[in-house]
Amino acid sequence: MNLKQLAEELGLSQTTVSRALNGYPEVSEGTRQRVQAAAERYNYRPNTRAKGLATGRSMVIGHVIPASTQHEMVNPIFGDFIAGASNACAERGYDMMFTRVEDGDEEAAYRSLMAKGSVDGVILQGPKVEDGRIDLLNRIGMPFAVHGRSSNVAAPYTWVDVNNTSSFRRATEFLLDLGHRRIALINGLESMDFAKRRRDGYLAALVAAGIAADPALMSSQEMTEVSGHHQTRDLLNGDNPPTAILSASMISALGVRRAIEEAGLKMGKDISVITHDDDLSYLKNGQDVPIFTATRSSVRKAGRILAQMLIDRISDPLVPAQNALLEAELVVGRSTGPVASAARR
Amino acid sequence: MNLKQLAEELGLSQTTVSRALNGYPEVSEGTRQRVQAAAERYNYRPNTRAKGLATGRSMVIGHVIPASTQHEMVNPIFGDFIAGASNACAERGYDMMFTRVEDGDEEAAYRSLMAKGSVDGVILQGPKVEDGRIDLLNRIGMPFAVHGRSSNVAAPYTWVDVNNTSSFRRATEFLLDLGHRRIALINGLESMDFAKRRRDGYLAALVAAGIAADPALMSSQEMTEVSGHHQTRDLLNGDNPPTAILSASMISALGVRRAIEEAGLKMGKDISVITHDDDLSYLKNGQDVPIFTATRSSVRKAGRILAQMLIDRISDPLVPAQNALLEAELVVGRSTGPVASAARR
DNA sequence: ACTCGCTTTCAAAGCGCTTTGGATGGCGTA
DNA sequence: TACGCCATCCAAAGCGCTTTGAAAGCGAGT
Repeated sequence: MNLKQLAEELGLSQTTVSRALNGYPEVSEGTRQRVQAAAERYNYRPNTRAKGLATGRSMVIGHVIPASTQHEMVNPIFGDFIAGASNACAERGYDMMFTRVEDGDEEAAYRSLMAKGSVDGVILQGPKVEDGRIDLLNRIGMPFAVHGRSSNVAAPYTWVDVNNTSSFRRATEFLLDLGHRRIALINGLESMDFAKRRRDGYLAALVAAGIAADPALMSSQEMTEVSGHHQTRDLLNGDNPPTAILSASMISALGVRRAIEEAGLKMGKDISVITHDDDLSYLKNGQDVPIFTATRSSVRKAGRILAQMLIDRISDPLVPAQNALLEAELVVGRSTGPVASAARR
Repeated sequence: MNLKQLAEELGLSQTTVSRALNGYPEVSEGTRQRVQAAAERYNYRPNTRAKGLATGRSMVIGHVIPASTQHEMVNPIFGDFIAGASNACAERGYDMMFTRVEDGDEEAAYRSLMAKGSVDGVILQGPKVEDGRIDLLNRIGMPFAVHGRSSNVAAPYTWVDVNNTSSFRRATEFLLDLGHRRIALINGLESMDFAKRRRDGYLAALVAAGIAADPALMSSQEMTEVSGHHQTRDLLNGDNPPTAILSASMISALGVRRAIEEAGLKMGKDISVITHDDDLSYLKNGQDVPIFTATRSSVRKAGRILAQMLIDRISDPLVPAQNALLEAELVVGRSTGPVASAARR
C-alpha cells in the first residue's frame, strides 16, 4: 500500500493524505481522523527511500568501523555504548547503520556516506590523541559526535567523555593513601586519547606524591583478558614487583586477577588492584559487593547522551557543539587494601 | 555532484552516464572510460535513496533488537557474530542496520521494516525453541536468515547453527571417560533453542552411560560472569557437589572458575570444567595452551556464512533455503582431569 | 542510392514521497 | 448582491536515480 493507493481509497489527493499523516494544520480534523484510521487499517508506512529522497533526510546515524578496529565492535564496551546510543536514537525515530571498511579507507568511507547521503550524521569511536577524522568530518560538513575527545584538535566539536585524568588520578591517590608506592599501570593503547589521559592522571598523582614514575611499571596494550594476564605476569616476575595495579578495563582486570591467583597471591591482601569499570551489563563488577575497587562510569549512559547531542545537531545545525564530561565514581571493593607487610621489605 | 550535473559536464545524457557507471554493455568503451574518469574526479556517488527508490533495493540488512534482549547487543557473542556478518556484507556492498524496539513490538517492527522498505532482509538472532518470528517473516515475505534454529518450525528457512547437541554430548562423554559421574550443566536459558539442544546432548550422553540425570545438577540462566559464579557456588555448597561442570559460554566459565577458586579448589584437579567457546576475539581461551577444555566453534564464522546466505537469497529469491550445521571441535585444555580421589568418597 | 542491422546515445517515464502554488467553496460583511 | 477571507483540498513539480522505447549514426550488402 502506497500513498497513491491510500489516497485513491480515501477519495483524497496525495497532498491531503500526506499532510494529514504528518500533522500539518491545513487539513480538517475530521479528514485527519479518517486518514489516520485508514492508514492504520491498511498498515500504511511511507517508503523510507521515497520519503528520504523528498525530504533530504535519511533518519539514520552511521558508524564507520575500520577492519583493524573491527574487533572494537566485538568489544563489550562498544556493545554497551551502542546499546545506549541506539536507545536514544530509537526514541527519536533514528536507526543506526554500520559500515565496515578496510583500513585506510576511512576518509573515503566518510566522504562516500556523505555523497551517497545514506546517513544524517555519524558517531566517532575511539579517538586517537591526534585524530584526523574530526577535521575531515568538519571539512566535508558531515554532522558528527565523538565518544571521547582528541587532545590535539582545536576546533569545537560535539563530544561526551569520562574525566579519565581525574579518575585515574584519584584512583592512584587512593592507592597512595593505602601506603602503596610501587603502583603499576596496565593501560590501553596510549595512542588512544582516553589512555593517554589516564596515564596523565596516574603520573600527576605520583608527581604530587613526590614519587618518580618507573617505566617498568607502565605498559600499554589492548584491553583483553589475555593481555591483562600477560602484563601482570610479567610485572610479578620482575625484579621489583608492584604492590598495586591500575587496570584500564574490567576485561583486562579479569586477566590481572588470573595472573595474581596463578602466582599464589591474594588480591586485596598481597596486592591491590583498581580497575576502570564501564559498568558493562555483561561483566558486572560483582552483584552485591564489588569484586574490584573501581572507577566507575556507565558507557551506556555516555552512548545515550552522545546520540541525543548528535540528533540535536542534525535537527538544527546552528546549535553550537555540546559537550559532556562525566565524572567517574570511585567504588571501593575487595581488591584493595593497605600495602602488604611482606612487600614492605 | 549528482547524475544530472555529471552528465551535463560530460555532454552526455543521464542514461548514458548511468549505464557507463553500472557496467551496462550498451555504451562504448571510450565513453565508459571518460565517464568513469569524470566520476572519479568529481568524487561522484549515486544518492542511495534515489538509487534505492529506482531499483527497489536498499542494500541494507536489518536486525531488530527488542529492548529486553537488548543486552544481547552488548553480549560479546553477538558482537563477534556481527563482526563476521558485517564482513560478508561489506564485500557485497551491503550495510547493516539495527532497529531497537520495545518488547512485544517485534512483529510491528518487522512489518514496518517491510512496508517502509528500509531493508532488503533481516537476520534473526537467538531463536527460541518456539519462535513465532520465523512464521511471521515467511508470512510477510521478508527475506531472512536465522542464527541458530527453532525446533518447532516445520517450513524450510535459511539458518546456520552449531551442532549443539552433538558437541555437548561429546563433552559429557569426555567427562564420563575421565571417570566423572556427577556432572553439572550450567546452561543458558532453556527457552533458547541452542540451550535446549545442549541439554539434550548432555542428557543423551548420561542416558547412554546409564546415569540418571540429577535435576539438582542442572541450571539454566543467562550467560553472564556473575550468573556462572552464583550457580557454581550453589552447586559447590550443595549436599552432593559435582565433580565436573559443563558451562554454556566462556563468560559464564569465568564465573565458574571464580567460584571454584573461592572455594579453595583447583580447576582441573579437584573439579573439571568444560565450556562452550565461541572463539571470541575479546575473550580468548588462553593464548598458547587453552585454559579451559572447550567445545569450540567460531561464532564470527557463523556470521560470515549466514550473511552470505541471506544475500544470496535476496539476490535470487528462487534459490532454496540454505543451511549449515557447524561441528564444534573439542579442545582439551587444563581445566579437565580424571575425577579427583577426594571426590570419589 | 537505398535498405538493413548494429552500435551508441538520448528523451522521458516512473519509483513514492513532500511541498509549492493555486483552486474551490462557504461564510460573514459591506 | 458582491466582495474578500478563511479553511480545505488539489494538481503538479521535484528529489536523483534506473530503465524503457526510440532515434541517430554508420558501415555493409544489394
